[in-house]
Amino acid sequence: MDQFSWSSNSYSSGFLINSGCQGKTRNGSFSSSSSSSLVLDTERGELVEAAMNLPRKGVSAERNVVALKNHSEAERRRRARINGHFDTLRDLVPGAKKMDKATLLAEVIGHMRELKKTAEEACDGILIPTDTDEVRVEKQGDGMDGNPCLIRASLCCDYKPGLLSDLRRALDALHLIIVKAEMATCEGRMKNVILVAKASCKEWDSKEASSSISTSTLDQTLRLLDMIYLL
Amino acid sequence: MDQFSWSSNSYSSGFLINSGCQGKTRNGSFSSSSSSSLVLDTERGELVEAAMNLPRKGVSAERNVVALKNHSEAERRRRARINGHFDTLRDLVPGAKKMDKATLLAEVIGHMRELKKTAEEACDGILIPTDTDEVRVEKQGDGMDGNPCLIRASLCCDYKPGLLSDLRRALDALHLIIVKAEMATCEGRMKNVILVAKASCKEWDSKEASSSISTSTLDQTLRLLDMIYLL
DNA sequence: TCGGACACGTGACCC
DNA sequence: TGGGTCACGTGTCCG
Repeated sequence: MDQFSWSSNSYSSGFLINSGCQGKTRNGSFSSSSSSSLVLDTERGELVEAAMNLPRKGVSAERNVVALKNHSEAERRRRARINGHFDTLRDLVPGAKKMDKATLLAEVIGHMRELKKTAEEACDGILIPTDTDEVRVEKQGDGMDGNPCLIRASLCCDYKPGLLSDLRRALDALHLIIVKAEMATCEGRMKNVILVAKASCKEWDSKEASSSISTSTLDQTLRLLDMIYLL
Repeated sequence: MDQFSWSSNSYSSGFLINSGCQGKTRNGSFSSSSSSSLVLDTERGELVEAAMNLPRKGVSAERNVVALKNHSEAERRRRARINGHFDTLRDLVPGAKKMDKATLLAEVIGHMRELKKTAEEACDGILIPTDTDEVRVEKQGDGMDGNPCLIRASLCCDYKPGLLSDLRRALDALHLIIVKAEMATCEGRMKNVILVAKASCKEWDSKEASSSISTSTLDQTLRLLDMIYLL
């Protein structure tokens, strides 16, 4: 005999709400309810007795119908809201039309990280001449693998005319060439970020590059300039 | 009599699969299947006869059990993937711990737009001294509402020493003050973006501001400088 | 046929 | 208590 028959819960209106969704609790356990259906427990791979949709006694059936209707409609609105945001993300990310939700999110994460990095690099390098004086010198390239040994120096201080030409003279005295320079002034302050390398650095090997010009030498030079022009 | 009883579909194993989810078709219509359950149609607000989970005849029940199990597990993995991305987004966006999925996505969209704008502004203003010469002058503020009438001028050309001091002299002759300046040099090229305003501009009204110094005057000045130093 | 992606309705949970 | 969010399992479509 392979047929099942049973009686369902009764309602005054005679309607049956046949839920079937499994009703697993938020923390993972199954909810215990009082009645009468078989449902697949995917964790155990078995069919188990599961709860039906059980409106409390004393609540009218139509009340439950409208509640259920409101519920599912609210859920539908929620889904629509989320999916709308997914769509706007889809045409915000360059090539992400017709892209999977998961991969779209991954792409968004990548773009966010990238944009955040470049944005703060831009701010760091140029945008804000801060109110606090600052001299910073650090190696950029290591001189290995044929890469030139680059030094990045940033200077933030009050702006004084002639500072830049003096800086250039000082760098010439150190036989350094400016590979790249960025400068910003705002409200009497200036921030200057330069990338310097030894002239004809291609003929060096890495030992010479790292020994003959130390970052501390450049650092002292910049500090001296800084002191002079802050007087 | 308010009880229902019926016989379910039969399987050789004697197992019953009780689906209950409504099974609406992707394009909105309901799928027609062959059997025996009442389900809430939220669009009509009625209870309608709905499909049961119907494995085709001739397919063994355990085969369906494992298929269903695989299905729900795959869906769970998919959800986990998406939610994992949601979590990384949550701690990528500054204050978005414990934030709603929808509002989180909205926040992400806002940050993406913001970051994208600032990133391209940074590139536009400073980062790339392009290979093509360029002179551009445009009004920044409109001089209304007490805001000073600001003019943004950008100049991209070969770098020549002394260009900046000449530029300053030219601006002084026009009685303009540099509110903000950004300059970048790279490989013998330079890009210079300045924001200028009329000295003591606060005493102006908007008509004077817009008439006494036109953007074209500044444009001509910059072009002249450009011509001189490109010689 | 199989698996991935999606929308759906529902139970649990929180305020 | 309602209203809202979330996770779940399922039906459906598609490659």
